[in-house]
Amino acid sequence: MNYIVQKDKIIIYNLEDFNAEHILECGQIFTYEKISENEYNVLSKDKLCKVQTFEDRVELLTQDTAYFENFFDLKTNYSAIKNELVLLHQNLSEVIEFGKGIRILKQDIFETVIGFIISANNNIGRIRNSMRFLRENAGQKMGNYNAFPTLETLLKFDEEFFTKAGLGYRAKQIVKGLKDLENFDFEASKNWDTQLLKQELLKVCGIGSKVADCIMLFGYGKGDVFPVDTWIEKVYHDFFDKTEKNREIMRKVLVNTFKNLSGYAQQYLFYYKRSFV
DNA sequence: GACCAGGGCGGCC
DNA sequence: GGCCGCCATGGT
Repeated sequence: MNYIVQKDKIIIYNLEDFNAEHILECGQIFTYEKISENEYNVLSKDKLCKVQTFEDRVELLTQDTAYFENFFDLKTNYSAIKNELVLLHQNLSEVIEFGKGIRILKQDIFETVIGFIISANNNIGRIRNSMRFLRENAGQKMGNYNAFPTLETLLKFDEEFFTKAGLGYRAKQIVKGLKDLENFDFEASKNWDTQLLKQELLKVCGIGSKVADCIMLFGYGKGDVFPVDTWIEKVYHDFFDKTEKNREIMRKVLVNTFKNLSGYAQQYLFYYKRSFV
């Protein structure tokens, strides 16, 4: 990756592997705002990063360059990943070309947990609205924006608050889920392998197989997971088996096909399918 | 007015 | 263990 880090700015010159629209609108993150055609605000925890796209470069403007250098996964070679993926399945070439600027973000784990609990049987627009509501009504003020609330803060709110946030029937779930998270060792979990991590995540109310896979991919950076949602189900019917209806079976076949690059393959496929219908 | 959205839970067998 | 109906809400 060709980029330089300055005091409060990162400048990226390799636009083949970095496209702000691909990265932010591919469904992995719910906490960003589009400011104009070439500008996004990306929010993570208590931090803000402006993403400005120019003809020959992208500039990341932030007070915490180290945090967002990791957040945007700038040290990973996505050209190499894409070259490997096209060898694993014949349809990946066209799919990757469409979303070639995607990168898998390394998001805050707690924020990812909350976002994907809300995501169940929901759509991305409504998820973003709910996450914005939580930030603006429970998060600490940081000047001209709010931080995402901590677990300790969200534990103080009741079901009615989450209903107002637009969670619908998930309001009851998340109140229980937050209590479950009190017993979840976030620090230690970073060292767990995929199998143990999933087993522990599944103990939290609101987290099932697919949501756990998303948390492991977008929060923990696990490559050997393949979240299967309604869009991936459509892809599976197009590219693998038209009649399969069991998502767990799809997940196993897909992980077996893409191995430790499963998460990347999933994201290119998701973005492609959701864009074209 | 049915169908869909980055599914999960609880009850039933 | 697997299967199935139900679950709020807003947009087509």
